[in-house]
Amino acid sequence: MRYRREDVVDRALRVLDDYGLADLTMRRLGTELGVQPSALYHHFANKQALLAAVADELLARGGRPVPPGEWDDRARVVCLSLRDACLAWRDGAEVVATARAFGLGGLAPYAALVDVLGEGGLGDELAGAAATTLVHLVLGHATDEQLRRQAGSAGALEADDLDRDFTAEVTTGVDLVLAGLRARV
Amino acid sequence: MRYRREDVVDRALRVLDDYGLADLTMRRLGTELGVQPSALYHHFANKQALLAAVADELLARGGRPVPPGEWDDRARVVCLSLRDACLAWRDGAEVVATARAFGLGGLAPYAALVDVLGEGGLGDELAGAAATTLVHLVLGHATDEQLRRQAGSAGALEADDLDRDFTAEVTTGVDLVLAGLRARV
DNA sequence: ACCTGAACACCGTTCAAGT
DNA sequence: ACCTGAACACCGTTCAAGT
Repeated sequence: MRYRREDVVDRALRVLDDYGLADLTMRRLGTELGVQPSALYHHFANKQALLAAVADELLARGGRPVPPGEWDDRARVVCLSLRDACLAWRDGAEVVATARAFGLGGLAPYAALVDVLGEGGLGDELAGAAATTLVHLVLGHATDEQLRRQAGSAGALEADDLDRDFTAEVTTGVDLVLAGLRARV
Repeated sequence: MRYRREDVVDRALRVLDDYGLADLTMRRLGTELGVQPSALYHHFANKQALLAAVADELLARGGRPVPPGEWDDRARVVCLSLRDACLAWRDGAEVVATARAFGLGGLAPYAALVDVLGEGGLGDELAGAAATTLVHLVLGHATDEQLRRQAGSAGALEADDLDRDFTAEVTTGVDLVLAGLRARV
């Protein structure tokens, strides 16, 4: 069987969702495709590059249009759709955060936020700082949520930790930042 | 040579600072201590537990007192001292974020923030959401900063990325959240 | 209480060679 | 262009046994 780069990414996304990030190894992905692990290096320079492509694909599939309206409402939609895209895949938030950290992928939501905040009349510097802040808090929160649910289903955590309303909490965080921004416009 | 748990943590912290998180392996730490890797499992159930202890020790050593004053100023000090503690060690932010994610360590800054915000008269729910937000944005930002500096020194990134003033940016983020909170008090 | 020795079941990556 | 086969240099963890 011969594959193209996009076939490999597609399969990686399925392996991610079925087995989790820890089991998304080059060797397992190779096995899943019926191919030697070394064959993957024809399509990607290394595992980081693969993960970056997976992060971008995951975000692209989870993307939804940002409706017209006030800049702060639009920013909130970008944040919550970033969160939804991540939560739609097992360990999605961690994949995006990792790719972002290495500077190789997952940059679209940051760019979208900078745009929206710029439209709102914020200066470049403030828009950049605010976009970074929002991305970090959304990804950090989503990573926590996904890891905690896993730990919970493995019986390692108290029910208390899962009873919190994750959506309400991250929305509160986003709204605090947006309120801070409104005071500066 | 026979070691106690705290000796192992101390040595792990030095390995972390000298070689980075990727090279802080059970095998290397064993070698560094002149001991078989399996000996470490007498002191820690697994690598995650070791990393949690390393995170807590790193935070304890970087701790500084929070001076009296307004609640928002005190919250800012907690945030910036969390950042400083992380930045004082190679890959410090990632270690703390990982330990936190697994719910095994690095929880002190969150608790400190909840306390300070509670003193400020915020309700429990809002204080919790705000503390989570602040911890995520500080750790996310510090992780990015440390990984980017590494990538930069490896010549993989543009100078642009390093020229940004990281301190100013994270301070702006923290201040946006605090401004949002002030409006609710 | 703390450690050894040996094993188990894995990793990412490289590279010459094949089609 | 895409893949094989084999190798290199590693991982975390377990466990019976030693002192």
